[in-house]
Amino acid sequence: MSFHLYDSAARQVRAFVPLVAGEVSIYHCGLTVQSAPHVGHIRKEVVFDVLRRWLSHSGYEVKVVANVTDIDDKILAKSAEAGVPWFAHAYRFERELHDAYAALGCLPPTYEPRATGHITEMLELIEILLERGHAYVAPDGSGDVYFDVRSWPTYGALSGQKVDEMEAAADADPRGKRDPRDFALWKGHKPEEPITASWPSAWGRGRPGWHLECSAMAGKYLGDEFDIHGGGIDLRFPHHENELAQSRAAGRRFARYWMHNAWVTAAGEKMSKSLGNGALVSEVTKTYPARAVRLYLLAPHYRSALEFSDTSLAEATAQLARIDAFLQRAGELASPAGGSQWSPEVVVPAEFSAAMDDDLGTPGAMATLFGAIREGNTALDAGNLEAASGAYVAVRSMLGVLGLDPAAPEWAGGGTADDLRPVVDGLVAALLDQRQQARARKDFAAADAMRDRLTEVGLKIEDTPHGPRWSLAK
RNA sequence: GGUGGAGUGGCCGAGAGGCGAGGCAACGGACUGCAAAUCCGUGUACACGGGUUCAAAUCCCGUCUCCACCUCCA
Repeated sequence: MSFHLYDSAARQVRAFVPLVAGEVSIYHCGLTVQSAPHVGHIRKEVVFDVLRRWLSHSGYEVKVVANVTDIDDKILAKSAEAGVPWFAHAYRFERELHDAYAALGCLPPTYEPRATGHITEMLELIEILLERGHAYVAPDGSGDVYFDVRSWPTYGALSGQKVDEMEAAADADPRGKRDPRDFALWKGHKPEEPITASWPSAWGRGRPGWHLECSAMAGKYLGDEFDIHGGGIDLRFPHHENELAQSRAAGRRFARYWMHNAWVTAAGEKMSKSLGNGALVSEVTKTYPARAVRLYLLAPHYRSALEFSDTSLAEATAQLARIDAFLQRAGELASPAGGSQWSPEVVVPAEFSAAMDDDLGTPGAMATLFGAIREGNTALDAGNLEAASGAYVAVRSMLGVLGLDPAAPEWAGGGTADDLRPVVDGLVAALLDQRQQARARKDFAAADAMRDRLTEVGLKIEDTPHGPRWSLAK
């Protein structure tokens, strides 16, 4: 089976056939850098990171473009509130976003263009739309340029809506619009906005409309046609609808597949900044291991809503402990034979592939992962090191695809911790030696007391047939 | 008003006509000096009411509840 993907535009799972054999081009809408990312935001990042890893593992040359929207109404409003330049505000949160992506093991995109660096491309796109009669300059002298939705017959196709049935934004400021549903391609500069947030154009100073940015940047880096365009389901309308309309109206073929992930809910409602129910990534990763957060985000299918709760995060942490316990146990016993053979390129189990090929079925993939762990543990119990090595290799390759392999560079700890590791190793080994001596002379009271003491400081001590083993309790 | 999604065992979450995904939790057993880890076993789940079918969580009709989008939103 080859890769199949649910295409939001076609509303069905379609066999994935790339534009160019062996290559995949993906554009997903990055975030507007206006505030700190919460768990809902990061879900999109993790989902597209796994998509990219899977396609890569499947042998495709993958190119990923994710933009940074560093100019928009909210950035201007919030920076004005905070009394800092808009670009300082944008840059601050761009850094925070990058930290969050990295914290959850997301590989950086191939290109990550900023909106403000592509004004020229946007102006060119507007010119084309004006020439073709799909855009017009507002007659009210505002300097705004709008896309004329009535001029584009298939407007609404992506989200399954008809222009006449849409709720006409009655309360929206009509400004110079011909139809309330027309959207801004270019926003004329307003006196109360900083002049640095405007650029010269044939219609006076101004700044780009939000939807235009993605069309211009996707076109520049991926060409007139590319494979997958993605984002959160809430971007389907109006953002992606508008992108599609303006790109097609400008004569570009644009995306071949549309992929949208569902949201994260809190108490049944969508997690969002405006509702104030967002759990910040930076906060959550203080309480739970980052890999557990990632595991939690990948456990359900990407098109299913995911409920955020401490119980779920705690469960993911327990699942992760099971995975890591196997990795440690198998690594100690079976890895000398099989460990060196492991590489990210190694083939994953067919069942895993089938699940991933079926619209990125991470739930089925996880089930396969846990099945392999059970088999591996059984093999270890039976002393069958060959089978255990096989399971070990399979588990690590699956974890690699999911971005959860603890040995991968993206999970490498900070330098300080690494430096201390051998020291701690030595100290604990010395203590465990003493405890072994106590056990040998059947002084279990003393042995247990030592174990309790080590447990208190956060170490987990386990006695195995091959001697004691320790790990950090968390 | 338009469009789309959801209701599954103690919990999280798959599946989408016929053998109960997987995990977490719980209980019993094996192993262990005791633990831990691990393995084995234990669950009469599919919002409600009808219908189709040899067979329905899955298809059809109706009902209820919840959520999302149509305005910035991953």
